[in-house]
Amino acid sequence: MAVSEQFKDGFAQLPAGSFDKDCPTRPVMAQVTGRWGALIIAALVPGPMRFSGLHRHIGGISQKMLSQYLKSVVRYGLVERLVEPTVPPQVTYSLTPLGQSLAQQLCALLSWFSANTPALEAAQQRYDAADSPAR
Amino acid sequence: MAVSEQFKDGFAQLPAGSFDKDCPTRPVMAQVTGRWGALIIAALVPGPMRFSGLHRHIGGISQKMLSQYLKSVVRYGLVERLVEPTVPPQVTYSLTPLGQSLAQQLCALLSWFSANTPALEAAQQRYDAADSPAR
DNA sequence: CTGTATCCTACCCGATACTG
DNA sequence: CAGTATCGGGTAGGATACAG
Repeated sequence: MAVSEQFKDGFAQLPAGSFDKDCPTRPVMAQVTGRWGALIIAALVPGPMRFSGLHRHIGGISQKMLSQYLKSVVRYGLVERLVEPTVPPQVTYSLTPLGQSLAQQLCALLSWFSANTPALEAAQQRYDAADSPAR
Repeated sequence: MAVSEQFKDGFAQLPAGSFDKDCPTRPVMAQVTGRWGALIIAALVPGPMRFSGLHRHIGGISQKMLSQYLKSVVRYGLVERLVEPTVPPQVTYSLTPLGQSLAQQLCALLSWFSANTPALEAAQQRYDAADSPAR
């Protein structure tokens, strides 16, 4: 396997091919790490949810974006779309096994951001204060 | 701490505030999970690197974007910028402790994508074949 | 070598209105 | 309820040229 092996301890195998301009994961990454991708996946972790539920749960997202991102993640096999033939129609979204395994990574990332928000904000203030007061 | 507690096993504490429209981590997330953020952080994991090194290492990135993203991650305290007063000037970028801790999450994510590329591609083909042949 | 400045294009995304 | 269609603004991002 073409994976770098001389990395420091604690860092398992790293991308390697991820830096390739034509790496096929680039488009998927772009979607999942896009503005709403991670939040949608994360929102489905506790359990399946309906369209309107997601719309309510994820603050600030528009119907258009929700619909668009959902289509993507369904296409990638991360989320399953289940239509109940009732009237009015009910559509339930849930994580596939693949999606759940990704969700673990995403949750870890979101948790990291939550936990380190203070440090990040402090760094910004330090930077802005020290450097460009005039700009 | 305002963290949901009724989650399935295997999923530690999840965002909670991450779904808030005004969550302060949103802008940081947008940058770090932007198109180049993760790749830049990941590229610095093996060790410090110069501007030109990063430019060569990360396929497809332009000088403008590299410069712009670097400024962001430095501002967030994730990366340190070290200028050697030589001529021509040499600028070395390296991960701060904060950046290294983030890098672990990011590497895990990149690794996940590398490992699951086949599954993702298969899902796409299945989706495209089953659904919209005419489009 | 390490950037910055400028121009320009594409598309991300939101608001609104409409369909089934 | 669960979307799609359309319009339009803002900005991400690339190419090029230039500066320190």
